[in-house]
Amino acid sequence: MHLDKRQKDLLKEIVENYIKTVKPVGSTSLCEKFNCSSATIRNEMASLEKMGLLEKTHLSSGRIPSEKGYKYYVDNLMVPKELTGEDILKLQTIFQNNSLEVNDAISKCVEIISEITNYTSVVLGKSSKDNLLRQIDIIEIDDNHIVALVCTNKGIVENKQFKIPNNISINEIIKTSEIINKMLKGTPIDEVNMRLEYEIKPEIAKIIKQYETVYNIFYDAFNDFTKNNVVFGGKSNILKQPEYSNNIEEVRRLIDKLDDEKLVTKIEENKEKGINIYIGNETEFDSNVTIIKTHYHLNGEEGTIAVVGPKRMEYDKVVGILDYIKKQFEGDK
Amino acid sequence: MHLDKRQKDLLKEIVENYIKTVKPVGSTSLCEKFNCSSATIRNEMASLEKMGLLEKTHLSSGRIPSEKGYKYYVDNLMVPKELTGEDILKLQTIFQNNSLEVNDAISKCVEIISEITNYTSVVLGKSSKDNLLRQIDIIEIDDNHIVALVCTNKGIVENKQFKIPNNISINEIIKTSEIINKMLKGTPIDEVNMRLEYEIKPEIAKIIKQYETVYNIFYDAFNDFTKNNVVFGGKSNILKQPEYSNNIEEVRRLIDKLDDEKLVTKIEENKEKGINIYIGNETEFDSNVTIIKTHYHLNGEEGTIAVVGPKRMEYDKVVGILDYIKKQFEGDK
DNA sequence: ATTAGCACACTATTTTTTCCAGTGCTAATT
DNA sequence: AATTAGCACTGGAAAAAATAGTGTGCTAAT
Repeated sequence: MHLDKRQKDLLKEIVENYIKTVKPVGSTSLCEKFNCSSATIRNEMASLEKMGLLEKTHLSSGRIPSEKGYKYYVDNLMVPKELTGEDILKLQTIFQNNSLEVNDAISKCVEIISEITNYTSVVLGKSSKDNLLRQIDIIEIDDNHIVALVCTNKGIVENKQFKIPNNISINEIIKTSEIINKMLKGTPIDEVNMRLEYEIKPEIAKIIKQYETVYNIFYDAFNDFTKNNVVFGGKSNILKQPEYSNNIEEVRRLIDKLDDEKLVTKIEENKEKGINIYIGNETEFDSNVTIIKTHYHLNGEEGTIAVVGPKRMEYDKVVGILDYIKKQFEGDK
Repeated sequence: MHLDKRQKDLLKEIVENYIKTVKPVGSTSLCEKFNCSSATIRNEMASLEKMGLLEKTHLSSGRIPSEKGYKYYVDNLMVPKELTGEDILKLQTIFQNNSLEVNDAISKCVEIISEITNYTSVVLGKSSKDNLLRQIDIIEIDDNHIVALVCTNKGIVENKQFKIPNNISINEIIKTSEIINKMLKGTPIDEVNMRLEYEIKPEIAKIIKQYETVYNIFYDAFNDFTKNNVVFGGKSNILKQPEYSNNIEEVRRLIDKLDDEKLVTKIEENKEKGINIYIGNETEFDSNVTIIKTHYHLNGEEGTIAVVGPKRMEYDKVVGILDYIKKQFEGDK
């Protein structure tokens, strides 16, 4: 598929125009820009439509970009937008606060991205893969309650409170924690629960009667780690998109999807390099949205930042922002 | 203001009818139930309107309850609804899981409440008042990073990672933590930051040059504690309410309000006994909603569970559920 | 290759019409 | 005194009709 210069310009113009106005673009409105008559534009439009890059909403409407059209646009025509000074200022407040914890920094990022773009954004993070078990501590609260504290070499700490079952003594729990510390220190966090079952369980079975119950407590404590950490920004921004303002059902469908952790986690799959754009059906999330995402590494933690919006997302702006953030992260190393 | 039996029945009928149908209630539809003609009903309606308990949406419409009408209804006419077996079953999964941490249990509660009621619900919790500082630990991650671990006598643990500023040594931080442990152990958590400033700061000023910077690290670590813990359930349920299905602006206004932490925290003020109902302007939150809330104490933690919905909320059902949950909590002590 | 011209398609908006569920009031009835 | 039948009237919702506007595709001319 080959487009000549004018066709490219035309497609670019139509995509950007539609993104801005959310109205099908008619031929007359483009005459001036292209120094030709509407009929000429119409001819070109017709051929772009034949190529599957444009669509009509009805027989005699103006054109809107098709999924393929958006795709062509982002792959060949779009120029990422530079951030405005104002936007940079907003983001600086994060990057300049040096003592901010990585997680906090990222959460703030998402918030600001949503503020700037007016779309919903999300971080999927704390991939625990590179974290190694450092130690597990047991803190006694009272006769019936303990807190299990799990700490990794990278400083991620999880804590979980437990009610001690009647038939278990605190000593048995502490004993077990010591065994775990001795045998599993340095184990990748996501392998701990496996080794817990195959190495620790048999071990404590020798000395503790109710070993199953004790095992379960530790299993739960570690299990929190493998849970994905998901932080949203600007969920209600969906409501700001004009395509939904008359379609509350659609909004609900979308919000429910965003609430479905399993589905959202899918966004993180395929950790490709750079900034990736998935349009409509490519998203595996919802055929009516576009997802722009990038994977980040920062001080040993990694994750994905994604922006979710309508297919007529302001691609250039969003890519510009993610680009900027990515660079800041990498420079920060 | 005194209503006779029939007027009470009529008001109750109208309120419950309107809650169900979201349509103004006309006189004819009630004839059968009251064994009289529509004219009679109209007369009674007129006097209820004169008392300010009913309203019309336009000159010749049926009646809807006024704010005062709802109020009268919940105070005098409503009978809390028993939970269905199905609903009880759902809630049992929480109460029967004994090893569940309080916070987790409450969060689950909120989720289920929203599922059952189709309204938005929220817990405001972890009032740190009764928590006393037990100890603060510093874990070294690498040369530049530490984790500060704050633990209270009730087993609430907060951790916060810090990048160590260049001009500070880890030793200085550890030294400070020891001083804090010695001097402030047993201090109510919400007083710690005050004492930190007046007692610890002068103390470390003697031995640490950059004492301000060190002070700030600890200040931040404790500060997380005083933040309110807010967990929502079913935020998108707002979209299910028919009054909003044609009014996306209103939905956005509401969701934004729910996102405003300051405003939401207001819900917790006035910790009265029992189950409290605030209708419209009484809420201090939004004149178009009703908030039903109750305060809970559970294993030393306390907080507020609230259900937020339209003024035509299913009062009997919501009160029934909160009642049930409250009883379970109290029985669980 | 471009353009003017024209018939035709579809939407959106406004206006008009029609219908209906409701009310309040009065006078009659119980 | 309380209830009811009867009736004129109101406001809104839904359907139908009228109108205007934006756009297309095609043909023939440039």
